[in-house]
Amino acid sequence: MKFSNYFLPTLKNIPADAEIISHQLMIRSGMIKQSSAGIYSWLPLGLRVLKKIEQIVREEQNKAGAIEILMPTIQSADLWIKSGRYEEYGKEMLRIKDRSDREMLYGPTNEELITDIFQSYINSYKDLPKNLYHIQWKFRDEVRPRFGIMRGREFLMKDNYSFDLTKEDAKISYNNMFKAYIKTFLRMGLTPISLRADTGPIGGDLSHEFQILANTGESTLYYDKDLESLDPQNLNPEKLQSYYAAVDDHHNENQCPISKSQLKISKGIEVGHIFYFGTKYSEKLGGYVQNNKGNKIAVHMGSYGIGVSRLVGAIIEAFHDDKGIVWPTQVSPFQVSLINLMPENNKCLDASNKFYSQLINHKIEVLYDDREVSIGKKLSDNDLLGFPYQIIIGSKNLKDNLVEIKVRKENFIEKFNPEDAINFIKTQLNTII
RNA sequence: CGGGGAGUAGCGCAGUCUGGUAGCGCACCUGGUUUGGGACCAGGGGGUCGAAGGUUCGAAUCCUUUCUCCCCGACCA
Repeated sequence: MKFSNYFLPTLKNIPADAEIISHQLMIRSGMIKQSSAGIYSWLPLGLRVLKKIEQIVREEQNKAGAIEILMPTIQSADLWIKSGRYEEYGKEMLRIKDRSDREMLYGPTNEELITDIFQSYINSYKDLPKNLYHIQWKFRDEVRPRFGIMRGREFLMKDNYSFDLTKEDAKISYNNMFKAYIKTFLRMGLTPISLRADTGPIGGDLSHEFQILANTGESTLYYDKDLESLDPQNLNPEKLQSYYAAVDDHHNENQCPISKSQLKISKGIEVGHIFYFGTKYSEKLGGYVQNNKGNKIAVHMGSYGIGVSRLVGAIIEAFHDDKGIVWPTQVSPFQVSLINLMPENNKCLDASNKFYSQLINHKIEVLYDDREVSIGKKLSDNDLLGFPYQIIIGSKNLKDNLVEIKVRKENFIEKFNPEDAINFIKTQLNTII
């Protein structure tokens, strides 16, 4: 993509409405535009990140055996009245009436709908287990939306629902998802910390929340430092759940089971939550199957959420510096910035154009900054955008047949001849999972 | 929902107290000069001052009502 053809409005001034760093950077890098409180439009660059995160989540769900569906955003109130949550959910639920005066709502979550789908088609224990998910926009009319995209009223969430015959089976599904979650966050370059959680309004008796480490996070976490170096190839959910991890409210220095040298303290942001809630919804909404003796049994359910849009902000909170965003390669909107410092210089132009087609041929995602703006503007914009690699082309180095590569994360700059530059980038990108 | 703050050009702000032709920086347009870290010079365009009502010869400024947004707290993916 050529910058001059793209729609990427970068901003020098920090918008007054944005308080936290990820919100500021998302606006300054032209990722989002606020539409009203807690509701945002996604501009091209932001959308690319959102889609990448969504895709990683999807792939890991599929690998774990979950099956993708898509349920509507607007739901009828009927099922919610049945489950008792039409009252219970309160003002956070956005209620709408259609033209026939039927009560509708913009779904804040989907337990009711999924159970209804389940009960329509699944009647036998032979069809279990099942695990269905979708990635869909939700709306919760928060009292106070804040932190930009991280706590919007409208947000994109992956949520899935498992159905099992017994509690024991449900536990297997639960642990399966637990593992998938850890893998998902690791793939995004994040450090996930799982904590046993209060079950809250969803209800149930087993629940974990997943936080990712970020210096600017809201919660303070106390955890076993082994959790910082997990091997994605070799994850044991039971073992992971046995590690010590607690938010500050629950942490007690005197009762902490691990040694001080093993204990780490850091800030975190919640990005996922999983629940086992037994037969709460299946009983109310008819989620029954027959077992091998012909008895009707309410299925054991779990639900599992990942805040996809929140992750965009959370990742920026985890990865930025004073110049801008520092994207992990896996979710970066583009992999490479190709920066032509002097577009009016024919040699630079030729070299840049050549790089551009080579990168495209190698299927490397490149944003080619071909704009006629000052050098400083160009370099600082690209630092702000924060793609992992920058290929910088200028006349001085080109005289010696050299270009610069800047690794954004390390702020490391090295000169290469053009062939080696491409190879270097290729090698670097191939080492990413 | 309790407490606090803010709405003036695309963005950031001054002007409001003390009423008298709406300003600055960035961005944008034109021309020129520059060219390895947010360039310089000259010229230019862009505003029903959030909205409605009122006071006044005259309102961004005073009064009333209202809408919106942000921050702190209680609550959450």
